[in-house]
Amino acid sequence: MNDIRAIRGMSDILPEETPYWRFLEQTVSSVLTAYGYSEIRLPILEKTALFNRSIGEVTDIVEKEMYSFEDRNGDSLTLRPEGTAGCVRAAIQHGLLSTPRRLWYAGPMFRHERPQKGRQRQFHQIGVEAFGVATPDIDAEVILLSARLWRAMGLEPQVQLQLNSIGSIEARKAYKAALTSYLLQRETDLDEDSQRRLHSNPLRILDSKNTATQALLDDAPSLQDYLDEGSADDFARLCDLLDAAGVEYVVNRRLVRGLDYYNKTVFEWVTDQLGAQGTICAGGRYDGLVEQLGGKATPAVGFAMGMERLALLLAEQWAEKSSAAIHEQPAVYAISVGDAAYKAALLALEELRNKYPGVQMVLHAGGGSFKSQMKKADKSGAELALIWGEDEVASGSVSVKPLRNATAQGQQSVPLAELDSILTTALGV
RNA sequence: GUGGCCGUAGCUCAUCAGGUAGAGCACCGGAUUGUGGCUCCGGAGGUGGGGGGUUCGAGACCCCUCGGCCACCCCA
Repeated sequence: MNDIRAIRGMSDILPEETPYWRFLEQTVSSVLTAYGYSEIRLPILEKTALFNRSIGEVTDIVEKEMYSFEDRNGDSLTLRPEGTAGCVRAAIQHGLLSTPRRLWYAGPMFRHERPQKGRQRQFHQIGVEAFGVATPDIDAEVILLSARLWRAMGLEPQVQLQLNSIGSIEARKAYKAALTSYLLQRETDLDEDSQRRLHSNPLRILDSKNTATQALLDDAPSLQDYLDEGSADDFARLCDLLDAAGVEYVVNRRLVRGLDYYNKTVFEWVTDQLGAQGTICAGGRYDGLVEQLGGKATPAVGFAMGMERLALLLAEQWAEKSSAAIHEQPAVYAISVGDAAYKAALLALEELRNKYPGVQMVLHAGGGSFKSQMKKADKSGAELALIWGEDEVASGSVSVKPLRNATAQGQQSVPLAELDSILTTALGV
């Protein structure tokens, strides 16, 4: 095996997978446009301090997962581990926040984790951020919008919306203290990971997968009881709006976020089809972040979805479809033998591409016998083979041979001038 | 970062008390003169992930390392 390989966790997206990706990107783009969101394109590299200040100093992402290094000027830079921080930075820097602003972006993110299903070191997210609206109607909008995405992707039956409010910063602080004090008395009953979290990020214990720990939490103080009035009211309003819009959801009082900047509404779209990495989309409100990063205080809500995970779901969903429906195949495959014939084919295909923009027409390259070229034509999946040889050149014609359609008539010789109309009917274009 | 399983041709796999590797698919060529899909014949393709050790001899045993998958962790 060659030792020049892709870096661990940074996988190539191969030609057979790219149709899923393109479908996802096109669907997202059109749905977001329909809701009035504008695309913003952001650098992959940012100053390390941006992420330290936004994601939270004590999160695993910042502590042990970021790709950080010094550039030639000695500045500490980091490959972005998520998109929100950079988006907020750009919005502040370019004065985009003087009025409510709806933005989205897409691209690769980097975290040094152990790769597994649905988790790569270079992974891709599409993020959606709505700035400048403090009321829960905008929370409902981004959730509605995400629900529409799954519908448009045909993934609606496989996903479920989980919802919670983690309250204001102050309310969460008070709750965190209460929870910590409750759990400290039972520290030895906690699993090892949760004991560690108790001192770093106690709220993460709430979504522990350890059943004993979960049982211990049954009698723990509930986040719900610590919500400030504003958060509780907003959450009720959000639920009301979702009910009115017919969006189904499950309130999960133990749903929390891994990043520090969230407050109030948090939500996750989850699936049970992807093993351990079942969250395909997650987000929430982050009213303090803009100010924290040096902008004018601006409320905000947003979410990000994981493209790899969505692509996995789509691939499963489409598994029964024929490969022809998924993969682009040529309409025509042109072959020729002899120099004059090749030139005739070349010119004819250029003409045809002028006439039918976007229709895939492959001109055989690399020479070979008629037989070997016909094999290539067949393998390509093309509907028609166009054949040029000495006879065709001499008579100014081309042989058109249907390769798929059993009901079509056989090969026919067509004057070049009539090729247009033959193709129009044969291909239905 | 931790753990389990795994690593033989492009792909899916086989072989074997340890005696320097095979199949199917894919690829290339041929089976009458300019023509595919089926069939038949032939060909090419592997330093058995890499390195070390045990042995007369290792793909097969041991160690290390790299990589893959899944889970923990983390999180989209």
